[in-house]
Amino acid sequence: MKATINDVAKQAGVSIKTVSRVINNETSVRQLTREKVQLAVDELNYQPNLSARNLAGAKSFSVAYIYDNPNAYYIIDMQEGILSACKKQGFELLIHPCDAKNENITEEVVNMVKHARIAGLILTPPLSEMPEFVKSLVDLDVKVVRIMSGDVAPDELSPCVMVNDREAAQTITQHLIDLGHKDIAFIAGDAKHMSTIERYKGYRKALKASNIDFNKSLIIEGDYSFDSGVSGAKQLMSTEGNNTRPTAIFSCNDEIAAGALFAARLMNISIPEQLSIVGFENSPFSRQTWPKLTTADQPNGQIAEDAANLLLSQVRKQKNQVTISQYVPKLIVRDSSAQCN
Amino acid sequence: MKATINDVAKQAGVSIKTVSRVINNETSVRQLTREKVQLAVDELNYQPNLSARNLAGAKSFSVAYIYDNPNAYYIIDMQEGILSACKKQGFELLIHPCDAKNENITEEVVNMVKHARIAGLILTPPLSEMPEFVKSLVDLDVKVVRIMSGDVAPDELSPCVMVNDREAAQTITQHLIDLGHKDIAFIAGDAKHMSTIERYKGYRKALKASNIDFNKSLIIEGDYSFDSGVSGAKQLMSTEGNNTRPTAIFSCNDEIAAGALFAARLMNISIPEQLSIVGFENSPFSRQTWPKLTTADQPNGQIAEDAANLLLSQVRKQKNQVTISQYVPKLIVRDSSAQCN
DNA sequence: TTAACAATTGACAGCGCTGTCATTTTTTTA
DNA sequence: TAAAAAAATGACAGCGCTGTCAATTGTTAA
Repeated sequence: MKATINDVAKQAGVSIKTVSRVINNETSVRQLTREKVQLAVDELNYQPNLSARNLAGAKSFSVAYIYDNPNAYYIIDMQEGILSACKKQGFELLIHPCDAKNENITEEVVNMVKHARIAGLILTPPLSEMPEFVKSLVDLDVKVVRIMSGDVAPDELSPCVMVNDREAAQTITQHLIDLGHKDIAFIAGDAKHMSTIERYKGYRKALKASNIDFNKSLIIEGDYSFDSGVSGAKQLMSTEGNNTRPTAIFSCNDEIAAGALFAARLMNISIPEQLSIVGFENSPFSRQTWPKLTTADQPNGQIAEDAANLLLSQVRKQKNQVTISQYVPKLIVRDSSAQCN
Repeated sequence: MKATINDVAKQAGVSIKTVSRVINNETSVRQLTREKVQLAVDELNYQPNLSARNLAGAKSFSVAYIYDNPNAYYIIDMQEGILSACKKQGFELLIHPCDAKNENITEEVVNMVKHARIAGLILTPPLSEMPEFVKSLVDLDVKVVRIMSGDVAPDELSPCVMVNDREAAQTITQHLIDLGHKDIAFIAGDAKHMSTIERYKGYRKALKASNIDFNKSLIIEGDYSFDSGVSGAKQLMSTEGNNTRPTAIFSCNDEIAAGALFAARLMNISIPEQLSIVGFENSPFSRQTWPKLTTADQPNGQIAEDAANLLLSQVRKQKNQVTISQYVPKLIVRDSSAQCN
């Protein structure tokens, strides 16, 4: 049957307390003893019992991933990344989906954290972008790590893993500029999401860097949906009115881009010959359109694993690892963008 | 601070063992006592500590959802449905993604079940369709519930929640027949998946019921991907060769249908005027195409919750709930199917 | 009415581990 | 070389609960 700490202690010829010290990486164990114990651990393939640990100890070995589901692909990637880190470090992961728009969300999560004795939390947008909510959690005795859009953490509430959407958006806009485009439209995502704001900033920055005049009529409000891509592109490419027709569209995510692509087809505009369209996120969508989308890729699994490791090192009170990591989504050039003619 | 069983016992004026009996719904507690305890539980908002339960008891209060990720939307829906049931019954859910193609998968999962002392497992396709794998798990002391495609369970290994793809496929094919279509093509999903086989059977059954001759050239092999939809539709609609051009295409899922839709556009075939295309699954894809897809919807969250409840009642050894449920995906008529002319 | 039985309840050990504190061993200092 | 200080180790309680079994109470039959 499964080996317990007693078996290891017996095999190593030490007390269970010493075994406990070794598996918890505590100081005050002689090197020789440590090795003896480690050997026994390996031989017996011993793995500490999480329930016992959680019950006995002051600290907990559970962390939770709280999410509001904006995008199933994103969530799954995040979840699997976090899970992978937790598994490696012998932590348990609780999954807690919730609704960011729900008024009682703070209370709900606080209760959950208290009841399950959770040591740490990982938050992704939009939850990570709700300061009040984050504040309430930090005020409990729970570590928090947020994954957010931006280049630097917006506050000191918790460590963050930043995704530099701004820089990526600048790069992707620059890509369009390099192809000779000047009239580049921007179809925004939800205005409340930091990522939309950041991507917009990057877009503006790229224009400015190339001395391209900003044209407000090329900015369309959207909401990260396929539909907003369709209507946005229709509006932009309509021949009525006196607006400038863009030669390229920067869509705030791939869904919008897919919608724009579709609208273009309806209007008999060929992509990328007559119009370049780029997306953002490198979601499966971007490979399931024709032509395939030029987009920006972010390694979500890796970001998640990174965030989880950051959280776990906090929880274990190892050196206050203040290494705030930053990721910059990477331009992926596919077939939906081409030279402007 | 959090109330423990001791607090409840004190408040109710009974021993902790009696409290334990009440919260575990055991017999041999007088009605009056039960009510007294329940009152104290409610007043103190007592919730049993999972770690303590798992540690002390012979039985475990953890179940796991093992999945191989074929489709993020599906997984998320399932996960949330299962989670909801577990929460209600005070069970903990462990999430375990894995790779069905991995050779050591059985060993991996068996180890995990043993180590985490898991009481029950929920399996979805493709894992639920791997008899050897399921057998190995059932042979452990762990309850299993499978979600599968079909009308009746294929074996006695475990209770199943069946999704009757066959009947749904028949209905959706019948829908096309009712619209006057006779040359109805079928683009298959992965041939290894039961769902593909079932949907194919339903398709054949509908044809037969209406005395429509089966035309093998209208069957295309696919793999549940957008690309296979594109190439399948191209092949079907090509004017070269001497094959019959279908007036309708039954796609084995929405992704295939989206691909077919796209191919049709490329070939200047207007949907649904010249060609009807139907999907299956009612995934977000189906609403993000133009025209929107006629498809079949399955209530994944509900199916999952059902499966979880079935599992939990097994685990708790409540009446051997042999109620095997069956779901039939429901036809959703949208804009991609129309009268044949 | 009382013995015999069944139903109900409780005392207590122990699940596997960590925290506290006492004990032993080693190292340093005088 | 011995005393003092520091490091390493262990004994033991107890986390919150369940399982076992004994004690108590209630119920039925004689």
